[in-house]
Amino acid sequence: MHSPTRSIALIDCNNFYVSCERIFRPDLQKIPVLVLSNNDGCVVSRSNEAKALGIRMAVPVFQIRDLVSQHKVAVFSSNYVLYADISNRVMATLQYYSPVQEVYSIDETFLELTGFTNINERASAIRDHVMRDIGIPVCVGIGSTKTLAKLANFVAKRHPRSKGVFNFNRLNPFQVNTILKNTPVNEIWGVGRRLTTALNELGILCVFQLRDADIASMRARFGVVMEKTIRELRGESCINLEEQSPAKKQIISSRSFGKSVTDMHDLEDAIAHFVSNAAKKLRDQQSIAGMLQVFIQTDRFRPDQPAYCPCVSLPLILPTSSTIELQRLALVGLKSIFRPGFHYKKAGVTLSAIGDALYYQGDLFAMQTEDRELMKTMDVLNRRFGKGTVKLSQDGARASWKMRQESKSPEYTTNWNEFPICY
DNA sequence: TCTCCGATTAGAC
DNA sequence: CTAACGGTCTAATCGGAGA
Repeated sequence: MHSPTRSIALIDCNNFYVSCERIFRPDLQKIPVLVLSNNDGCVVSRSNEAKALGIRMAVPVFQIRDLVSQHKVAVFSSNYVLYADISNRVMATLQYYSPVQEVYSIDETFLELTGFTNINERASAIRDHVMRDIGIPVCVGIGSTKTLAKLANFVAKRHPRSKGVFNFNRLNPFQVNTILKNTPVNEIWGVGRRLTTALNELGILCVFQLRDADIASMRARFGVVMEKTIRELRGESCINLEEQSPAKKQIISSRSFGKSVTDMHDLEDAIAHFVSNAAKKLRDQQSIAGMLQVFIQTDRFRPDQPAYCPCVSLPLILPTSSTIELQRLALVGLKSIFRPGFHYKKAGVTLSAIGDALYYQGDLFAMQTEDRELMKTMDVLNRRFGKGTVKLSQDGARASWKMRQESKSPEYTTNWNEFPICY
């Protein structure tokens, strides 16, 4: 006896950041809209109208300045507080449609729909529900593996006739082949730029050819990931749904500066800020770190200026999650690598050698009790009254290094001071 | 020659 | 007005050091 075909759905929000901005700005519905990366650097989200203008993903904004002004494109700095809040609402709505959910990214979720009847109707209901309650348009792709669900979602997005839902399990083999022949390999999950080039050189241009390639030789040439991808395209599930995300093994907090920084005190302020950011994430997942790295970098796009990108690794004899301890150590590290006279454009910290805090809790020599209590209190206050309510003195007091954010929308849903009121 | 480990690469979003 | 190119994370693989 064989198991029935699985139905895995991938729900993906359309142009997510742009759609978030549009919730509160209905006037932007039919016009081209862009959302930029941190520091207002690159394009990271585009409305369909913006895509139609030929604005490519990840293009630096300064390269499309003329296009933007000519076509009156609406441009936003990224507002992650808003996007995270909207994302949480979407994910919370989706969980009602299946007991098994993997939140894959800020705008994507996998749902196990195996065993439900009327799966396409269920998918349409999901779309309608999210649109009605939250105002975010989504597409649903369904397949017997995660890779096929991803592919189905791509088809749903690209073909308006699908009405936002596409189910591979409803197709006959001929229809499947037709789709796979018309989809270039680079659209497959796990096939990026390098692999696309290599595959094309082998004559593999479309997904159909990849699916029917010889597994043994493809594995020998490209590794296990490729083998899993091919098997998944054939309907053999190799990538599991991960319901709870495992604790991070590495936590990075870094940023490019709005303008270059030369002063040691500005760097200290920035590094202290990055440490408290990273340490907070560490505590949120009940972890402690045994290694701290500090790095500072000059501008990699300025070959005319002297480059200097040092990084120092600082092991902690006693792993900790205390912002106080980590900041102290990070500032020692910064002093050791700082050289005056350079124009620094970016800095950051990495926490690694991450372990379970509970494991160390009984250890007399672990984090000082008073530090632990202080951190707990800080976290509670910041959660209750908003990020940054309580912080250590060196953390982010200076504006000199802050990123450029010239067109950020209000934090409509999370900050009473920015709540939209119509008079 | 083998194994371990840090560094690098490739990919995702 | 000018200058202007993101941030985090994982797994696999590479390559050097030491056994």
